[in-house]
Amino acid sequence: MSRGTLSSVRFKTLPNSVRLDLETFRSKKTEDWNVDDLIGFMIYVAGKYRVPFEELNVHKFSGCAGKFMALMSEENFKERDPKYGTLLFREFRNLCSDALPRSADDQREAPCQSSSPESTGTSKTVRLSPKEDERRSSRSATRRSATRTENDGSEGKRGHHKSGNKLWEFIRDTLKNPETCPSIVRWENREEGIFRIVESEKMAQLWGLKKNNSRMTYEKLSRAMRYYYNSKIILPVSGRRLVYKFGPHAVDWKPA
DNA sequence: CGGGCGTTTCCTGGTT
DNA sequence: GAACCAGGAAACGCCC
Repeated sequence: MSRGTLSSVRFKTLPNSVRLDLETFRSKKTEDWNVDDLIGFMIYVAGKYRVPFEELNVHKFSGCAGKFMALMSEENFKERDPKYGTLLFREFRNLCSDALPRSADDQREAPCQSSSPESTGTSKTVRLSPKEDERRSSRSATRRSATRTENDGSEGKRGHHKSGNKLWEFIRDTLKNPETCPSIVRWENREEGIFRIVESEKMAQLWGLKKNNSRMTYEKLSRAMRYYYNSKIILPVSGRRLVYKFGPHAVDWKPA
């Protein structure tokens, strides 16, 4: 009923005189959302709850469209918008009811073949934030201002190592998290610290999520992992693809 | 400002 | 041919 303010408007005209369709997000799978769909969604939420659109930290989500966003937890939303993160998270999850795991063994990803998470800048996709897209030369001001939130207890399930932001720590944490453990990474031999990355690209997206970098790929993540060989924090396992093990210099991964 | 660490990005080449 | 694995190089962001 009465959808006041913004939601009654179908299009929004941006400063640069670009017209943005605010309704397309409704007809697409959330995984296929581009930046415009994301904005349309946020405008919708703002209207629904009578919140001034300007109060939503839209810019903090600009690089999260597509599958990237589908991997975000409530905490991830709150990191980007402390005030309305939870609300946005709930509304978002409502829209992807037909997918998304609420726990471990997730599902088979359906037949979507979007080649690239966001910026599948096919045709008429308008850009709201030019920055996030011109990558290369100006990876400039990727505002990473809301990244010091690792003490919100979100990870503190059991044990409370200061869990830094290092890659190997991130991997260790995903092995402890039932949201990711059997499905995206799993133990091959818990006692010896041998684990296997099951969903390589998802693992990479998750890592990118943590580092606020939507361009992360398994190729790049694995390169970073190879740098650990020397320091013996992580080591490769014979000829087993996607299988690694924690080395003598990795801590806090052992059973108990 | 400078240096170092921990990646990130790119790339060539080899393997499964 | 796709998806991985190995590393070298160079560029970056951040911290001290």
